[in-house]
Amino acid sequence: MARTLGSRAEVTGPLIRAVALRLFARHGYAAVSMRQIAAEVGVQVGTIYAYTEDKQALLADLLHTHMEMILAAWQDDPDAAPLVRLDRFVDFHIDMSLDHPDGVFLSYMELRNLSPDNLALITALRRRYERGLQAILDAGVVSGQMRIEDTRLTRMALIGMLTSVTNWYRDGGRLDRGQLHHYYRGLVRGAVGAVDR
Amino acid sequence: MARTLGSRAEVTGPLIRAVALRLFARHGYAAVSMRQIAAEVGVQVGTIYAYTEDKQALLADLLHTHMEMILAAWQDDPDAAPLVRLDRFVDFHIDMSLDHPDGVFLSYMELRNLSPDNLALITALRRRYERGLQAILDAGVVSGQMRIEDTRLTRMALIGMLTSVTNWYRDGGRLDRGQLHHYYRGLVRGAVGAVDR
DNA sequence: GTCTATATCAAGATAGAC
DNA sequence: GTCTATCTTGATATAGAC
Repeated sequence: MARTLGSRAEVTGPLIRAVALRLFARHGYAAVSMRQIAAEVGVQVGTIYAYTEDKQALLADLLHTHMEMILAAWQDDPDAAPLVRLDRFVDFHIDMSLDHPDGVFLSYMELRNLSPDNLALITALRRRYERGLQAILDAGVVSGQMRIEDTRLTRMALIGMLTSVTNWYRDGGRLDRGQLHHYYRGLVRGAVGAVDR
Repeated sequence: MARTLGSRAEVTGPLIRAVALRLFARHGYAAVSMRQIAAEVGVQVGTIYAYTEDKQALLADLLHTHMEMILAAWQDDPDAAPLVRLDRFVDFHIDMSLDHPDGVFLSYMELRNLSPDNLALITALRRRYERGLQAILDAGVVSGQMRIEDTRLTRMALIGMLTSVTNWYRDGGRLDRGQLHHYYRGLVRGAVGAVDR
């Protein structure tokens, strides 16, 4: 397990991040040691420090990469009908959460272990993403397709509902992704008082 | 801070649990040391071990107490109309989550640090609570007051939505508890396709 | 780029005095 | 019931050889 691989910078760096992401998500940042990460990567402890300044920088890097990935992947179409945009957001957020459960988990659980600077950075990225949903809700209210009393509260409630899918859904189970999208679209449309159904 | 208090078993025991609950929730189980707990309680480390077998038993005890508290507090009325029962569940779950944020947080985050035996115990208690919501949803479908395609999925989605209120709501902010209940009742009624509104 | 060796520190837990 | 002292283990991080 801890065998020497020789010199392979192009594989060791990404591997360290992949292993750290999985271990941090599974056991918690504080519970994972640098030795554990090194062992799973197949190098010695000292080697890790050639790729990251310290344990905290490693965590910050993982969260930053995760948020940038999400922001790059989400593409809204402001010209489409609000309810259509909402359906697309539902599908996107569910798929993103299920395809990157470790990153999603870290984003919610390990913010407290970030330095103030890093926390501000990650929080800003998250706000930008969530504002995307709120823009859709605001548009829906304006167009009359949605009946929402408070779009801020609704935005947060919906994010919570959608993200929690990671707590129970497993690929290969009772429902496939298509059914999952279908049911959640219905729940969300109901919650926002969708008019045209 | 670490001053000696003398012999006061009746205050030290509960105090240890209160301090541990707060610290575990704030920094994570693995990140909190027994010395830290002792310091905040105002005793020396050794003293802690007069009240708990080890650190793990302390965590299990906290989670167990939390779940029993919830189960004792929730009183459903099977004879009431399903939508009325649902409104009451919404209010209850929100208030319980906001009144006991540390316990709620631990219940979601630190299950992974429980031994298999303790995990099974806590999970069973949680299921019992969540089944209470599902019974209401099933009754609503039967009575025709709710239009739900999948009550299991809906149950989990609603729990996720309601619990996430702890992520953003603070007493004394823009909304009071009454408004909070009102808005969430509306979101939930919409999600379950409530008929009589 | 990676290893070995090590400095430094703090953790969980226990024994025995008061 | 609590404290002091200590055992044992394992943590982060660094230095220097290859």
